[in-house]
Amino acid sequence: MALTLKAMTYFTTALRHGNIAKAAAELNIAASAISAAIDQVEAEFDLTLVTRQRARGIQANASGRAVARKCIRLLDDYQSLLSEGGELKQSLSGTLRIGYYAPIAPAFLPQIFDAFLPEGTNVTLELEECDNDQAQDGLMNGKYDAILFVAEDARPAIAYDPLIEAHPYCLLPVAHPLARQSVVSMADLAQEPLVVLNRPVAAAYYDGLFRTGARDAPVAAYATSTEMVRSLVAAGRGCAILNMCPRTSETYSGEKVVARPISDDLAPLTLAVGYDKTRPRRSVQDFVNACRSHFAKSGPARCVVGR
Amino acid sequence: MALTLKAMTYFTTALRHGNIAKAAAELNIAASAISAAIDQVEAEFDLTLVTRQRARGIQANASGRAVARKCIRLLDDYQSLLSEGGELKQSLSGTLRIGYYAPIAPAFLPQIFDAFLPEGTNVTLELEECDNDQAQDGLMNGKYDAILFVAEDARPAIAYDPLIEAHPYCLLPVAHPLARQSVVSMADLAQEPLVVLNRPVAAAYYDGLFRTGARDAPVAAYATSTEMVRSLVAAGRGCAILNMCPRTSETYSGEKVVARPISDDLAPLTLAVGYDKTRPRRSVQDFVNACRSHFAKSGPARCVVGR
DNA sequence: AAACAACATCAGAAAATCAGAGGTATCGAT
DNA sequence: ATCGATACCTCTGATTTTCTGATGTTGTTT
Repeated sequence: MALTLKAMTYFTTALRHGNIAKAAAELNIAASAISAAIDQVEAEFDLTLVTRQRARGIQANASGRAVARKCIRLLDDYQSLLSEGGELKQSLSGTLRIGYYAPIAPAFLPQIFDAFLPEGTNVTLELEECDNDQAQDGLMNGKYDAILFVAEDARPAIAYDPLIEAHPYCLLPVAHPLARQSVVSMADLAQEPLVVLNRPVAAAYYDGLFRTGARDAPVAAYATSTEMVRSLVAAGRGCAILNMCPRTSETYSGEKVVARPISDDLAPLTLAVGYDKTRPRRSVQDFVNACRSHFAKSGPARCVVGR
Repeated sequence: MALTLKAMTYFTTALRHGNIAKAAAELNIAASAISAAIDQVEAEFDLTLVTRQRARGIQANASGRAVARKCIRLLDDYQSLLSEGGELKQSLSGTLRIGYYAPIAPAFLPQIFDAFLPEGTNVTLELEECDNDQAQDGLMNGKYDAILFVAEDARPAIAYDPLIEAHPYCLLPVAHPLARQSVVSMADLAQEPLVVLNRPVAAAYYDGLFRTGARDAPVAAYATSTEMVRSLVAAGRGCAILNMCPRTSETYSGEKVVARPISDDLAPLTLAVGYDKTRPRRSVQDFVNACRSHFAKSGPARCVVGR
């Protein structure tokens, strides 16, 4: 690897000028460095490529010109490698891979994408629903560019921006008596059968919520998907406590549910976006920014139920 | 130019192994060098390309794999540049450009080419007739790979191998009285009209030859080509003194000439092959060798007239 | 002959590279 | 839970490479 890109650059520049001194001036280095580079190239091929005529500059012979052509080609390829690499960082094109532990992400993610992906950008989205740990694994090993996850369960190595604190709320069938209240309390719920979202982080969280308040009624159902929880609630199976909520009150089953804030001071869950903060690709950074500004606004698009 | 070929090599090797230590072993360098190279590549693109998981090696993310692909491509191109360069030196293919100041070169060059160019080699010959100075210029500035020229007029910078000493001989019409002698002397020629080859080096040389011996007869003709001299001689215009001679006694005019050695001790001209001795391409070296062995043999193929 | 232009060479300085030691995180087995 | 193996990171000093600037040489031009 004696023939470095630098040597090739010097070599081709010198040939282009036909003059070592001029090349040195252009490259802002000493002429001797150019001369040495030419020596290197010749040594590498063990060929005389250039005739050096004192007081008349240098001139490449046929072999020299052939080598120079190839070198120029390689340097061009190198430049395009660099700029393509730059585009990897700069451009919005490419693939944006997002893992999310946020079952109601469909409620807001499309809107976020709309905000930072103008029409015509050819970004391919890869969206993968997963649990909090998988998301963090995926972020660390490069599977995901960014993750939406619950910050309370964040590992120290994960860099993230909090997006929103989602306080738990109560999901009720429309016909439920509590639905007539604008706010419900944990005490209100003590008698209610519950439909519990049984997902890694969520299960422990809900468990924590109820450890304080006494529970009389049994758990009516465990479900591993948010929509199942919602549909069970809509069908009157019980109430549920959730943190984020879609923008529709209608469930897959066609029936409706009602969301009511909880008056008790319960620990919220923080939705956060995790990503590589040290060197984010532009599209990743844009996505993060879009997430932040999305949740910075108030309104139903934030998918939380305020007290 | 922070991203060197070396760094790319280390980077791609590390990714291929998914393991810095293994890559270091393969490349016979310290692991820290690999790690530094990866840092360099990432810094160059200002992107995280690799996730380093202690005790589990390294893993490229999508960007890393993309960059690696491009790097591998570039390194391949680099390798082929090197090997093509090697072929420039090694192979017999390519172009062999020869300038010659030897008007009778057609008498022997084809035979020389036969000797070192086996059938099927795709060497393109570029043969250019020129004068001694042009030949040397062309050799120095890379226009010619090798030159056939007169060594007496060689510049110090030109490296050459003498091929043959060509003593002057006398060219006579077949019907000329002197043609009956097996040898002629300068004195014999003093009375004869001369046909003089009027070419840069030759003119001075012949001038020198006659400065010593007295000349009575005028110069019958000056001609700038050997064949014209021969034809003029054949036509009886006069005699000529030349150094090398073709293998035919017939001239373009269809008439014949006779060559006779000169008994006087006159300075010969040395036919030499000039070339770049420091780094000859293989085909050039082969050509030179073929020239030497051609003129090392005795016989009419040497194109001289012996006493 | 003198002035000028341009490459060659060399020594020392600056920079890059590398090896090796020591440290730390992770995983798996005990 | 602890220990050992693995594998990456960081730091330091040595080595190698590269560069500069001065000086020398050569060839051209006036």
